[in-house]
Amino acid sequence: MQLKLATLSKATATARPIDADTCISLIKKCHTLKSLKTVHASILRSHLHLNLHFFTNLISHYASLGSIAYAYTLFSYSNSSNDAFLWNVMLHGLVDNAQYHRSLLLYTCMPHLAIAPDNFSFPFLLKACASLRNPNLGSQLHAHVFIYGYSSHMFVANSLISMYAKCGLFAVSKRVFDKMPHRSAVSWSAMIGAYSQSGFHEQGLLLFTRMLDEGIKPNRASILNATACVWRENVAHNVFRVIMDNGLDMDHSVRNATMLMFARCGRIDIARSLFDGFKYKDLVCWASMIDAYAHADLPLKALHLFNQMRLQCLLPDSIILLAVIRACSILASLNQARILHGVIVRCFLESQLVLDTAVLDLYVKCGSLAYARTVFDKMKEKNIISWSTMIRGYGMHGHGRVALHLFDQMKALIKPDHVTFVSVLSACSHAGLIAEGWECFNSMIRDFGVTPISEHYACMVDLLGRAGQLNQAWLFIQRMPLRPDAAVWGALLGACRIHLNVKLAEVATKSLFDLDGENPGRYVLLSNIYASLGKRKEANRFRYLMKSRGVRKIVGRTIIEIKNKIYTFVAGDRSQPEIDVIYLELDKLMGRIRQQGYVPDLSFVLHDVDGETKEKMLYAHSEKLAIVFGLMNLGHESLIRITKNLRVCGDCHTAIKFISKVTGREIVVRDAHRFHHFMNGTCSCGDYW
DNA sequence: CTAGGGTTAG
Repeated sequence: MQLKLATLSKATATARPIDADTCISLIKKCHTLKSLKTVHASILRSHLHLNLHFFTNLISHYASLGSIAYAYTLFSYSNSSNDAFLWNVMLHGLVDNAQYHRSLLLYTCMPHLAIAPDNFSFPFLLKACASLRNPNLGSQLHAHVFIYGYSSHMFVANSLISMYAKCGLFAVSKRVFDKMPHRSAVSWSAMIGAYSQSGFHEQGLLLFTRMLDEGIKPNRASILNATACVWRENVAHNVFRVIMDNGLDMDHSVRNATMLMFARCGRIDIARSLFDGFKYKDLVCWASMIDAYAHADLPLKALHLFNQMRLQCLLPDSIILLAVIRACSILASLNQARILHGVIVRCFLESQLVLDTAVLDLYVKCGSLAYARTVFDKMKEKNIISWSTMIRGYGMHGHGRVALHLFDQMKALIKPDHVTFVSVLSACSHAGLIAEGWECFNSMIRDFGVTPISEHYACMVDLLGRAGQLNQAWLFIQRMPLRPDAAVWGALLGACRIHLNVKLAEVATKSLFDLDGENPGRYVLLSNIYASLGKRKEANRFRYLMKSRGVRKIVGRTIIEIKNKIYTFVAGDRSQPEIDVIYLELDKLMGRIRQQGYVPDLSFVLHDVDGETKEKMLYAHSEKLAIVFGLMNLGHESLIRITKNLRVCGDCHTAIKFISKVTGREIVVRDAHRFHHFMNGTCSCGDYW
């Protein structure tokens, strides 16, 4: 570089003419913003006549080095030429630097100078619309494309396909694709991507097959898009064969997509062996594998892999950390959360806001509102997501009033969105704040212009139903302007379980089996209702129905962490080393709480066995086993935290209240929906869950 | 100077 500069200054000093082309080649050799600025300054001092070609090169180079401000300034100074070329270069720079609004604004200036956009302009502009997810602007541009006569131009049409897909107008993507006179591999891959983004996975695969049948060689992007459509193992193997046949198995992005594909199909083992086989692993590769473990509900494996990565002195990026946070929140271990938080702070990464919010959510999910609040209060900036997370946190822990108070503070600063309202409504529901819930529901339309969607209606049904206003809930559903979905009926069914209303439960179930017949929880709930009312025959009928439809019950698991080790219990567990002692202690504890008035609720055992066996089966529920194990192994002063993957069983809930009383211990239970803080014989949920 | 992509908080 120094040498080049020397040549330049020598040339200018000796008045030896150097032309613009020499300058351009000098510019192209600059790989940093600093060197580019130096060269630029020297060129300016040489008083050369600088042509359009030089300007466009400089602008595009400044833009590619990330200095959009310099590029833009240069563009506004370059007073030559009403050629679209220069404008296209500027549009390119803006779009590449995520200045989408600005690029579209620039486009609106073009007609004033009678500059016509060309086949180069439209792909940039359409990409801007796609990134902004603005279908209205996109459609307007499409009209312009038509007027200017570029609708069958390959590049433009390809851009249209992906723009419409990203904006959620899948049908239009398809129409553009079908109308194309010629298609390249990019057109096919864009269309496969459109299918995958719109959730039409089978059709995406079909198109991929058609593409292969037509003899078009799959490229990287079409493979990537096709893998995203794969959810079945046999298909995964087929696509893998195509990847190998086309020699794309060494490509980094294809390799990562392949791993994710197998992981998605339930073959996390294949994903791992691919991962282990990669000689060079980039950060995305680690992120994919860690995330795959988190999604496969294998948080410990995810954390272990993360630690292995750190041992190799690789600095994690924010995406990896987010995946690890996801894994950690499944685990719900406060210790692990503390350790991870330490790691994150020491990474000094950008995107603080995103990471802080994720950590905040992690603490909420690990049951520590105190730590969550500290993170929240220390955040330099907060956005709608951080506020909603904190509000939801208070809601999950049953602090409805605090959630509402926070919501009031938030409203003064940021306009809440539909997710915020879900958080607030569920906070009201978990705390039994009916009047407040109604007020919130009414104000979301009236004061904030947020139109309720099914989630909000489900929250309201939940709120009314839990409070025992089942008829109100039923009326509310009937008056809904939307078609009630599984979430709404599920809320009603849940309320029917609490208040033992068979009639409405049957109504809800009828709709649920059509909408969500694969969900085992529905069958179990209904069966529970019948069992509680002593209608054993009916209860069994639904258990058989579930079996005959091939719906598999999810096994209830409870985890507890002791001295940095995670222990998992399932009902009737015999796999732990000290299991005999645990059962012995359990018997003793059950005896103690029975003296205090605990009566086992046998309706929670659905198997057709005699009373004594039922009682034994209840005792062996994973929640109780984990708590006894915790009592045995944790110090007397520490509170006991357990996490269950399903909702906590009603009998266990009662038992834990008694246990907290007789042992004088605080017990925190996280279940699939919320937190229960047990102390002195009561639970923070007020038996309201 | 163009289009297609793996990971991105509630």
